[in-house]
Amino acid sequence: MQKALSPRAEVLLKALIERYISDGQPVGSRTLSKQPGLDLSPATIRNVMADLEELGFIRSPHTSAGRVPTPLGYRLFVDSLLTVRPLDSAEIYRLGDELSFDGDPKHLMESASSLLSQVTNLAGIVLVPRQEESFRQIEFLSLPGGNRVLVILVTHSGRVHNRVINVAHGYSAAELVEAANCFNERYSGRPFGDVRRSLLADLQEDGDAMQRAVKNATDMARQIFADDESSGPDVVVSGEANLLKVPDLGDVGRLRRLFETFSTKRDLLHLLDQSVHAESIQVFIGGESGYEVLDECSAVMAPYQVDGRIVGTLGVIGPTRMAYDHVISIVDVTARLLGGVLSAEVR
Amino acid sequence: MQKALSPRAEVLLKALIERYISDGQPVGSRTLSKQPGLDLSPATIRNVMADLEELGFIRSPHTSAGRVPTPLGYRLFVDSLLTVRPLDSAEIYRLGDELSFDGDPKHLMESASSLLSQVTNLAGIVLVPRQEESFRQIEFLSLPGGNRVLVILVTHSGRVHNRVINVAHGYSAAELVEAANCFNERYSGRPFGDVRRSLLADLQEDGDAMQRAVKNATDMARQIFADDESSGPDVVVSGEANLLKVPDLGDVGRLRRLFETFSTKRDLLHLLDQSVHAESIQVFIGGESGYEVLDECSAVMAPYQVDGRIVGTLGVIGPTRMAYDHVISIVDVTARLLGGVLSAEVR
DNA sequence: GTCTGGCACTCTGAATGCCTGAGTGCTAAA
DNA sequence: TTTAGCACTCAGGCATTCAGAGTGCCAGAC
Repeated sequence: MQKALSPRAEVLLKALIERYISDGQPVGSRTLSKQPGLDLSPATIRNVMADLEELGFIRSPHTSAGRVPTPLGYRLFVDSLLTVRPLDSAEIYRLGDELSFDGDPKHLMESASSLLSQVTNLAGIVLVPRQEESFRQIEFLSLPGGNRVLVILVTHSGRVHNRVINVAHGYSAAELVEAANCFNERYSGRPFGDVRRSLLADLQEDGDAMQRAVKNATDMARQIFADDESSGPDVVVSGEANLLKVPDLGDVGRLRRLFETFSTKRDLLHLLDQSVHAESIQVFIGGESGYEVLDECSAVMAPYQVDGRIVGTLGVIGPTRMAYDHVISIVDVTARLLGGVLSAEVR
Repeated sequence: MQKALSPRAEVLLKALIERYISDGQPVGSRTLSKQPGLDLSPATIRNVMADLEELGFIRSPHTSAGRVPTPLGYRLFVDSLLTVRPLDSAEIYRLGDELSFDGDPKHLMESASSLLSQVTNLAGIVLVPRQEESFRQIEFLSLPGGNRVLVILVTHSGRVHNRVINVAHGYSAAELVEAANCFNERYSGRPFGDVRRSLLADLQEDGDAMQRAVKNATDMARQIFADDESSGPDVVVSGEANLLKVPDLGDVGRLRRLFETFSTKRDLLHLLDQSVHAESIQVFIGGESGYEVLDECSAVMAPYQVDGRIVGTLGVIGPTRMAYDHVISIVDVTARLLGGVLSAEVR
C-alpha cells in the first residue's frame, strides 16, 4: 500500500499543501493547474489527486469542494517535502534582542515563550523538566517571629526556590549557617532524586548518630524536597489569545477545551515529555498525540541545551494549518538562542 | 428625570433582571405576569416596562422581543434591589479548605484566584499592589563561580524576591553576612519608596564616609530596588477559559481582545487600582470602567486586609449577566478568608 | 384614576425552494 | 499518457414564507 509516491505526485501534494496553508480554502484542480511550475491540465491533476486521496494524504470535505491535506498528508509534507525557509539576519537579530537574562530563569522562560507567541502569532510554550535538575546549594534564613525559617534552594541550572517552613523551636543564625554548610558539603552536585532518597534513608538512622547540624538541616530540607517532587516540571504557555484569531479553530467548544488543557498543564506535560528525549526539532500533527483536544492542532517543539546537555524543550502550538516552513525556523533559532543565553550565564 | 421609582416598578425591575440573569432571554410581559408574587396582567406590566425603558433601566433588542436590563438597570439592581444570598456553611467550609498557605504568597494568590474561578465558573483575579510594601530583610548569598551573588529580599507581607546579580569582585561569606546585617538594621521596616530614595541619596555621599559593608550592600541593593520599581504590582488571573463557555460573550473578536487585556495586565491594573482604595465590595458594570473591551463584562472586587490594613483586592470578571447574588457572597467570603490566612501567617 | 382584555402591528428566526459556481469522475479522443 | 468534454453533485447565497412572541394603544371595567 505504501508504495513510493511518484515524483509528480509529490510535487503536486507539496503544491497543494502550500496552497492550502496560505489560503485556507480547499484546493481544486483548476487552481493548481494555474500554478506556475507544473504545467498540467486540470484533468490530469484530478487523476493524481484521486490517487493521493486513495492513499490517504488528502481528502475532500464534500463532493464539490477541492482537497485538503489529512494529518497523514501533513506528516509526509513536513518530513520529506518541506523546504524550510531560513530566517534572514534581521529576524534572528530581533529574536536575540528580546531574550535577556535578568537572573531569574523563570522570567527567561516567560520571555522566550512570549517571544515565540509574538513572532509566530501562535501560542508559545516552554518546558523545563525538573527531573533532570540537580541540587547545588541550600540556605536557611531565620525570619522574625521565632520559629519560622525561610529556606532557599538553588539548583544546578540556577533556579531558585523559596519556601517558608515552621520549625519546632528557634535556631540561632550561626546554627542555621552551620546546618546549611554541612548540608551543602554533603549533597551539592547530586541529582534531586538522590538527595530525596538519601534524606529518607537518614530518617531511618537514629538521630544521635548524626551531627546535630546535619540533623537540623535534614529535618528542614525534607519538607522542601517532599514538596518539590509533587510540583513536577514547569511549563509556561503564553499567547493563547492568538489562537482565538485563527479561523480554523472556530469552534468555541473546542477552543474552550483547548484552553483548559493549557491551564491544567498536565496533559500538555505528558505530551511534551516525548519531545524532551528527541535530539532535534519535532512536529506533532493533529490528533497523533492521542489527545483528541489537539485534533486540528499541531505542535512544533525543539529541545534546547546548556553545554551540550538537553535541559528543556520549547516551541509553539497552533492550528494544523500553519506556516511550517517559517515556524520551524523560528522555533529552531529560538531554541539555540535560549540555550546560548543559559550556557553563558550558568557556567 | 431621576424621580424615585414607584415600589411596584422596583419590584418589577428586580423580577425582570433576576429572570433575565437566570434565563439569558429577553423577558416579556407575559412571562413576568406568570411570576408568582406579583399578580398583574401582562398589559399592566407593559405599561410599567414602558416607563422603565424611558428611564433607561431596560431596553428591547428589537420590536417584538422582551426587555433586557441596561447597565444603568444593573447598577440600580446591585446597588439597591439585590438580596445577597449568603453562602451556606458547607460552601464556606469548602472555600476555606482550599486555601492553604505553603510559605509562598504567590502560590497563595494563585490558589485564591483559581478557587474563585472554579467556584464561580468565571475568571478569578487577585491583585497585590506592590506600592504598599515595606522592606523587611535582605540576604546575600554567594554563588559558586566567583562574582555572582544571589540577593534575597523579604518584604513585610512575607513575599520573597530573588535576583542574581553580577558583582565586580568576589566577596567572602562573612563579608556578605555583615553587609546584610548592616543593611537590615538600617532599613528594616521602612517602605520601599523610602529605601529607594535613601539609596539614591547615599550614592551622592562619598564612599569613604560609609562603612565598607554598608557600601557593598548598598551597591548590590540598588540593582534590586531599581528593578523592583519597574515591575509594578502583581496580578494573577485564572480560569479565563471559563469565559469561553459563557454564551453572552459569543463574539470571538471581542473574546480575543478580552484575553489580550488579561495577558498584558496593564489595563486591568489600571481599572482595579480604583478598587484598592474602596473599603468594601465593589461592582463594576459593563463599560462603566471606560474600557470598551469590558462592555458586556462586569467585575466584582473586594479588598482583603491583613491586620486591619488593606493589602490587595480580589474578585472575578464575567459577563454582565452573572449571578450577582451568589458571586458577591463568594467574593466577599474569599476576601475574608484570604485576609485571615495572611494575618495568621504574617504576624 | 388604575387596571385589563383585545386587537392590529412588527420583527426575528426557522424552514423552504431556487439558482449559481465550483469542482468532481468518467469517457473518449489525441 | 494526457487532455477535452460532459453530466453530476453539492454548498452557499438569496428571496420567500410562516409561525411565534411581544409590543403599543385603545376602550371598557372596577
